[in-house]
Amino acid sequence: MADQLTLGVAARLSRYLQVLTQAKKMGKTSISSQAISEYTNVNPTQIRRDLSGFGKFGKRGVGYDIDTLIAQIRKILRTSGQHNIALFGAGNLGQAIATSGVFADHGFRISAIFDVDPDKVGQLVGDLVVRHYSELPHVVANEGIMVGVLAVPGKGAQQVADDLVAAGVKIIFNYSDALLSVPSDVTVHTSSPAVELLYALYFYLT
Amino acid sequence: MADQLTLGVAARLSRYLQVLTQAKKMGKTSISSQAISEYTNVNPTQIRRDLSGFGKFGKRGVGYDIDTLIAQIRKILRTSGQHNIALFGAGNLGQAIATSGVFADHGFRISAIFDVDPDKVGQLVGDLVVRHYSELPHVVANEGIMVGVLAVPGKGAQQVADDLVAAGVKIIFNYSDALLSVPSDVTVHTSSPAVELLYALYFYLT
DNA sequence: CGACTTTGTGACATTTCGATACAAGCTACA
DNA sequence: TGTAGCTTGTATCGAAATGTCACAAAGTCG
Repeated sequence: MADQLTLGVAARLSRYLQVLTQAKKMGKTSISSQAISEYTNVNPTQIRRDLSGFGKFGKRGVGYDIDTLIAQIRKILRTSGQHNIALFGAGNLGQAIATSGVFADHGFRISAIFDVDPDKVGQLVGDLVVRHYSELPHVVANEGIMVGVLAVPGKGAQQVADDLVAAGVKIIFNYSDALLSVPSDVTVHTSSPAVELLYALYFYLT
Repeated sequence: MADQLTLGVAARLSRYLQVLTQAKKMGKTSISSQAISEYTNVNPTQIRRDLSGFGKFGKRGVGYDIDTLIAQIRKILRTSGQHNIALFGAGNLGQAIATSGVFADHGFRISAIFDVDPDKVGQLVGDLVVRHYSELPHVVANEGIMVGVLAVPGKGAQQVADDLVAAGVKIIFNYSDALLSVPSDVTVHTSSPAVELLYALYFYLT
């Protein structure tokens, strides 16, 4: 017990969390390690071992209570509670993100949406008014923004990243196709659906 | 050499591919294992070993030619050439995907876009006309669709998945928040930005 | 030519993962 | 009540993957 939380374990826990959240949406209240395994391609024994390292969350003969397990995993990952994020770009992608609820389900609150296009500034997206990009430093400081999400064209991405770094944001989630240069204490995660798809394709071919 | 291509190696190669594609877009023509390492958090030695298992692609003192390496990795992953995909849902997310070029960069051609909303059917998204969902079986058969991309609300996702499976599609890329049930010979990849973000957050906290 | 960079590769310790096995605990149902 | 059937929690063992150090070979640059 009290195993070390390695990056590998953390990665798997995140994937369990995804399945658990989806299963909850479908009305399920408990789930077995076997069932999680089918959706994640992780060995059931491995799943149980990952979890039992931090406590006894399951009920024998039944499985895991979904609500409890979600709460426990988020506690283990130290990502409980609300996190404020700022979204850059109010185009199709930005609007899709803002209205999807996919972040809200995991404790991320979109606190602000920025754009530079005068036609978009002032418009309503979801329940937020699009702000002008120049308000970035002010908003980050006042609203405790922890994460910047970039849904902007590749050309402008580095500029936004630089400004976010200057404002003290340490986590950037990049949907653009730009390669971002940031100081080493800043974490950049680039979302790359096509690459994931290539991997899925390889996975299928195997 | 001629190492085995394990899933772990394939996953890393996919990530190298992402960085290479981005670097190419930024005008670079060659890159070192050290540089790739900085963007992927993979050990430079590991990168060189992953690559050297399949041939000698680099030049000592210089690094790897980006175009060559992209072609080689795609050959290794057996994902060279064009793959036709069908997109479901012409909402914000669907439009974002269709117009972003993110799939085109990796050899995926969006061959058709479907929706059920009469207001959207017939409209132009990118350079494709949105078709009615009922054309699915016909289009899949005639255009050699290999992958279905689901940008639909969670409620409708399972139905689309079922119809895709019935039409013979074996790879489904799921942007919805539904848990999809499919036969075991079908690969489902669910994109989950919020979960990736949670993992990035944990990564940062470490 | 000489300094410097970077690949390709070997060797080895460490960590991680997969597979198997099984007792203990829970449910369901007769 | 009692028995059959699941599922968890956990141990153990071997196989596989990974990190680290080291270094020769091959290229660039002044």
